Amino acid sequence: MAKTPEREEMPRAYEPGGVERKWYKFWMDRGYFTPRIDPDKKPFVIIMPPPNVTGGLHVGHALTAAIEDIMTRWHRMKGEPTLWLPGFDHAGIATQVVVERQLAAEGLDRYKLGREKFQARAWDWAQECHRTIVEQHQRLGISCDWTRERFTLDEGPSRAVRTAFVRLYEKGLIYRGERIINRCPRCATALSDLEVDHQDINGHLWYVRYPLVEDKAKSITVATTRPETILGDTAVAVNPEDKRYKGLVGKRVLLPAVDREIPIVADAAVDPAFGTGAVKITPAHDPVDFEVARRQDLPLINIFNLDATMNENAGPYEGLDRIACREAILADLEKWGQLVRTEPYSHAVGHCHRCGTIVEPVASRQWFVKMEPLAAPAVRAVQDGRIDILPQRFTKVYLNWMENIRDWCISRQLWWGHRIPVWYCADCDALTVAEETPPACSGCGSKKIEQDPDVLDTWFSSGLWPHSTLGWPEDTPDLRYFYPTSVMETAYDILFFWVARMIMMGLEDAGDIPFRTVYLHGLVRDEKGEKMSKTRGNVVDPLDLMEEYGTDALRFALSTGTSPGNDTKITPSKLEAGRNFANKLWNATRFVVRSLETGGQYEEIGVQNLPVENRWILSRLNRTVGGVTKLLEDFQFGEAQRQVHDFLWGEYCDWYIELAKIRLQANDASPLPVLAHVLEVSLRLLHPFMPFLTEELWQNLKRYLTRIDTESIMVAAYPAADETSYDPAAEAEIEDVIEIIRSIRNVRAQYRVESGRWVEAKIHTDSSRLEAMARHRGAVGSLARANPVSFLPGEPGKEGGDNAVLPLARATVVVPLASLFDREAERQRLRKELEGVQGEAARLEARLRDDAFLTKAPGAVVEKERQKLYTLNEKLDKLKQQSARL
RNA sequence: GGGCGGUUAGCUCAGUGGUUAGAGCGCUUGCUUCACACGCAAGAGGUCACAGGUUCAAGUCCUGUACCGCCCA
Repeated sequence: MAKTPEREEMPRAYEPGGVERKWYKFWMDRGYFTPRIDPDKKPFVIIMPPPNVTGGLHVGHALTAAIEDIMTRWHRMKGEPTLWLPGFDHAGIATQVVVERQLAAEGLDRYKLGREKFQARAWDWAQECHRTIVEQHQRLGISCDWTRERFTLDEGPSRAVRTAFVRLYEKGLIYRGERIINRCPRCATALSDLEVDHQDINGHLWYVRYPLVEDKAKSITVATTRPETILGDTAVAVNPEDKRYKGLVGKRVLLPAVDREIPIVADAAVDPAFGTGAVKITPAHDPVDFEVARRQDLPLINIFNLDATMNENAGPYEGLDRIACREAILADLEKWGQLVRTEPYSHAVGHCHRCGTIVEPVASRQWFVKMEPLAAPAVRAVQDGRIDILPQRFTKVYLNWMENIRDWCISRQLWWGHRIPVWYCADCDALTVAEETPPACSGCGSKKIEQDPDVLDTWFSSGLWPHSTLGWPEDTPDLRYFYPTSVMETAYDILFFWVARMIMMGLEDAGDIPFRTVYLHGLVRDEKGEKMSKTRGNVVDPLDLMEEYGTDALRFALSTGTSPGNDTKITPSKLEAGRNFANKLWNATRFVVRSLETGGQYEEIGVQNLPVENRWILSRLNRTVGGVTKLLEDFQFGEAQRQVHDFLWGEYCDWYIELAKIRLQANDASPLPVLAHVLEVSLRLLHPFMPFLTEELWQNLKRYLTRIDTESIMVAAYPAADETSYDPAAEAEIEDVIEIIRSIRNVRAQYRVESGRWVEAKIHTDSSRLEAMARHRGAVGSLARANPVSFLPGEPGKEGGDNAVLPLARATVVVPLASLFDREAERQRLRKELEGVQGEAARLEARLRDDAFLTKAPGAVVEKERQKLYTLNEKLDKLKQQSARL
């Protein structure tokens, strides 16, 4: 006969798949993720760092999601209106790189496609990624409010971008100017300083002689790591204090290859210790040289096309790629005798953050944000404690960056992103900067205006995210209620990209800090400790891991026992530990539920006359609740999880359930309320960390707990520590019992007592404790398999050598050896084993005396045999000791 | 060049001045004990990188050194 669903027995092992889908749908259907605005309550708010639509999520995102879900679920269970707002980032340059790679695979490029069709392709891709990411996030069980989901290119956030731009422009904090920027030749766009990764490259320092115009026999030698930029030199500079070159300042030299005359100038920026102390000045391609040129009033000569091939200013080298040009010019200099010497030289070279191509510093006309006025309030917000950065050490990193901030290049020559809201006029020089497309030039009224073709740096829109997602620039109920948000949680590697800019822009636009706390977690690395990246090919899809181990196991593995801001590795063994823990809890619950089924009715836990083990576990439970709560308040999620784990496994399962079994088997139902209560509270304690498992188990348990009328654990109250349950006396007493049981088990193992055999135990303890201890006769007997067990006052007397005497903290246990084994049988067993070992040792010794073996066998084999003999001899010693004891 | 972090069991890592420094995995031994072999029980395994200092007390605080990693320039 088929069983009804609710009476179906729990399977022997936890099967996560179906459970997870069932409960996620349940939570969604009930609308638990959407907060109710309650003006009387302070909300808890996290704005999710939006994943890029460049592909699926990796395990790093899974960690982010897990930590944010822990906080969100915890605060929700505490009864706070809780908003976790999910989103997606168009990730201009990164997405464009991905789509361009797809095009390349089809033999296309974006120019062949044109701007509109390219954008359509990018939209298609973004939507596909969006689907994947939503599915991944939902499988992760995260409780974010999907009704408030935002995409950076949505109308709202886009409008916020335009508004912010116009306001900053009107305040003079956004300007257009010619500066040295980093250009990625592959992406064909300008980059900000942050988007350039510096890597040390083992290159060379080339010493090149520039002859003096007035006397070709004389010359000055400069050292350079980039000989191809000679073509763009407009001066040679020396330090004004450098006596070696005093007489040369003001004279002119002849530039090799292009035969241009350039001056020798004196500038304090030159380091006399570098190379020869004389340096070439290439103002269009080096930030330091750019500044020198400004001071010295030198011209700029740009020698590169946009794709980093040489332009018409490179003379004979026009059309060559920058690498080929370097080879050619070095060969020519060598030929002309102007290459004085070459030395190896290690120096940092900038690479594109997104595609890895070596970037080219180049003077270029771009849009910039003037940062100092924005940084000052952002520095103050952290210094005066309105914003906390955790772990605290990152405060210094933040302040150091903020205090040395440089203007931010925000224009990108990309086709995917927020178009710069600036229109240029064909008939006059006026710029029209407006939130909406203007009908005519603001200067002359001409209709011949055209919008700037560039888009804004993606991170410009990211900086607005905490307020733009809530409706800014509109004064919405969401913005009023949820801003400033509570926590910005993200990985430390985007402290500057994200957090710093959000603080600046939030203060500027919304007039208040964007969040009270910044919590930075570490990076997830692979088994070898390497950063995961698509180019390394070591990215792991969290879906695969969830499929194999279960979502809760993945979440457990990612964060348990980790500490804030430190990197973690994800390994199969950690995932297994998570899965095993889930299964352990599953089975503990299975045991409790089964006991409840047969245990009949019971009411509330009686406060009076609770057996000591009940008082013990309640005390331990409440201490755990207290500890975990404190840790959560301190953002110590890894340690909090570890403590819940240790309590449930090491105390509740290992000891309380085992102790309870003794009474249950004697048809005493008294432990049932406590078994159920402690488990129920623990499940709520664990819920933010392992949401699916705890919901499933809690629902199973709930059927037997009549007092619970909440329909889901995720909206049940988070446990609060009841300090009146703390019971040091009960804790001490049970600790003593555990110690006694362990000592007997230990002696059993030492003497290799068969597991079925009963041993005798005499427990000596202070007479004041004797009566209490004697009540645990059943526990000691059952859990240590001891019988008879007697309790005696005081210390044991001298009873001869036939006892194992085990001194403990507050007791002494005496186990008569005679009860451990049949003495004659044991003698025979030992004798047999001794003979065997001796025989083998003798064979090995003989072998190791054999010259033929020693000289002809490989060393490793000989070594192995020696090891074997050593081990055998050790074993032999032990056996001899043992038989002597008999 | 400046800054930050790390160095703790074979491996991966916790450890927020206070008993005898912990966990997971691995290893050894014994258990198909009626919740769980994704388990139970017992065990071995540590110069807390090194050198000084502060303290009644230091893995923990201070100074320095070495090595590894990261960030900024």
